[in-house]
Amino acid sequence: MQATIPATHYEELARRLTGIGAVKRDLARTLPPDCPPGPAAVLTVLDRHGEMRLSRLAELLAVDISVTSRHVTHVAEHGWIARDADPGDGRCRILRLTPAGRAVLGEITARHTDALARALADWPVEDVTALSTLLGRLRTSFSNSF
Amino acid sequence: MQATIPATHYEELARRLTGIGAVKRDLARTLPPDCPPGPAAVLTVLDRHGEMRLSRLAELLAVDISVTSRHVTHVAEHGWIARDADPGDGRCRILRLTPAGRAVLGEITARHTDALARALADWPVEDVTALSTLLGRLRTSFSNSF
DNA sequence: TATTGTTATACTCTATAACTATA
DNA sequence: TATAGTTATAGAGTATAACAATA
Repeated sequence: MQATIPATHYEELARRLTGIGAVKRDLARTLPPDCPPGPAAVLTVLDRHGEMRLSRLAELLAVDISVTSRHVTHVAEHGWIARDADPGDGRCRILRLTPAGRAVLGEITARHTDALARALADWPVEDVTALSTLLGRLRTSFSNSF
Repeated sequence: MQATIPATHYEELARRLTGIGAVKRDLARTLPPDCPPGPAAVLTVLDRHGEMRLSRLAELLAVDISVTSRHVTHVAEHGWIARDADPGDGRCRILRLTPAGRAVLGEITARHTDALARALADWPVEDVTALSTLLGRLRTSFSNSF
């Protein structure tokens, strides 16, 4: 049991989350022109979690399956993922990163890392990791309440 | 002088920032249908920083002035802001929240607060404030490096 | 001539709904 | 009949470029 948190703290957090849009736009501008944010997120999740079906991918991305379908089409047309038949279910295909996909993702990751390293050059490592941890928990807490 | 921060920490942070999109979408869904996120941000900034010209607003929002212009038109057409002539410069108008605008913003803030309070019900207050602080610093660090 | 702001255009993200194919 | 995925459509965010009005 804990004391009630003042509403002002939540208002402040909501404002800060809105402001983070600017950071996300800056990071998005570092992406290669043929890999916008949606497709880039597809590559990231497949790299982190391994091969999977479309429905699972949409769930991890927390966007509608129709949106995920278009982003997957994009990365498949660029040869960055393979869509193998699912032996157990003819309706599904198994999505898997190709070497080319891994290469593009490496380039994307490098650009993101460069941008963050430049922007956060004067941050102590503890603050970087603390922010990562708290953002991870925020995402989890929201997934469980919506 | 500090030790170099491993690139993996930045990669992790970039992934977490991408994931926060899901949280922002959830919060956006709580907005009233006649006040989408862009216009809502306009109201928030005018409430926080007081009356200002369009160019200043666009700067604070960190979006192009053309985008801000459309969002301002939206909130003005709903009567949520007034656009008074700038006595010193005929090209500009001074943007200012109206009582109706303050009322809408109050409703928006309440919905955001409710959503966050529900999602973060089990968070200690220190973590909520720490996340706010770090997000604020992240925004500042980016503004200064892009 | 330079600056402030508006508008047209284009691209991306997202969700809903209708549809196809398979279970 | 139910489920996985695709596609059409619509609404929102954003940036670039062309433009109008004023400094």
